[in-house]
Amino acid sequence: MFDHCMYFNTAALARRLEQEWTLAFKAFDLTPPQAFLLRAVVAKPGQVQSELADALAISRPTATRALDGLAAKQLVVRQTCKEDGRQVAIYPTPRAVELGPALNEAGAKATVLLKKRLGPQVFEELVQRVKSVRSALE
Amino acid sequence: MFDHCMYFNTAALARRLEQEWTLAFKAFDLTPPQAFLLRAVVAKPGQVQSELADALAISRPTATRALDGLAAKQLVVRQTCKEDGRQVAIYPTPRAVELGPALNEAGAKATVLLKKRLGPQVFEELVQRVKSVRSALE
DNA sequence: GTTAAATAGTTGCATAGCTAACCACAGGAG
DNA sequence: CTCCTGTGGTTAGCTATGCAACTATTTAAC
Repeated sequence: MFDHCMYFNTAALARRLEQEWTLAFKAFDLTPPQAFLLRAVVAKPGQVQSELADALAISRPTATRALDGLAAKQLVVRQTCKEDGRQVAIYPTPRAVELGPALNEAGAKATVLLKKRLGPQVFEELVQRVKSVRSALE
Repeated sequence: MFDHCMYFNTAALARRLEQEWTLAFKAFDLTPPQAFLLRAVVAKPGQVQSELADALAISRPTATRALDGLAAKQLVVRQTCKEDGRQVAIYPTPRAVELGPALNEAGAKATVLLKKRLGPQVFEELVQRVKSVRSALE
């Protein structure tokens, strides 16, 4: 019915993919958004919240709440910047740092599985195009 | 950072597209999910809820609530099936039927705008691939 | 130097989505 | 007929998300 609609199809695919990645991170008791955010924090400790929001392509309020969640799980800590008292830098806790590699692997595994299911060609072509449309819409 | 990740990029694009389509349906005081659901109802009155959920690629609970919303706005009515008392058929109200063509046009307009922005080639190739990946994952 | 404008984060409010669990009806097994 | 199973819809509870509005801090203006 909405075959030709980019919004409809993309949103539906995103929901479907969320299910796959939910499985991937279930063992860590993290949802996909939480896991991705945490991976970003571990990859580059000390990023300010707005940088993280940007990196994850979410709004600042959403970042605030996602970080609340990770802080509640003792996976990140907030620290007000000395230079600019408005900004809050985010650091992973030792436990989060330990978790880091496993999280990255879990993500990589989900990707490999999906690539196998779809064929590498189809997979790469889609990702490449999604990225390019995303950047065209910035 | 998550450049190669299909989930991440697709979800981000879906969020971005939702903003575009939100504008498209704002004049009707409908969100994109509401508008798409209503379009499906108007296009084929009398569909049962599970059919609608399928058509929109959402779960049945989500369909229930979306229909609650449309019913509250007096755009659809529920009617229990005579043959099978478990099923509920959904009909558009006269106002919804009137609205139908304008909704379809608004959707078409959003598509045209986006196609212009991205170039028809890029647009079509993405949609085509998203659809094909969606169906591969069913 | 005090005030105004801008920026970072948070909070309030609303929508959409899912899974799990539940209820009600339908249909078959005996 | 009665019970058991399956199916359609709903409810409960949770997460993610955004916009608008608020707070606090910084920076620019004068």
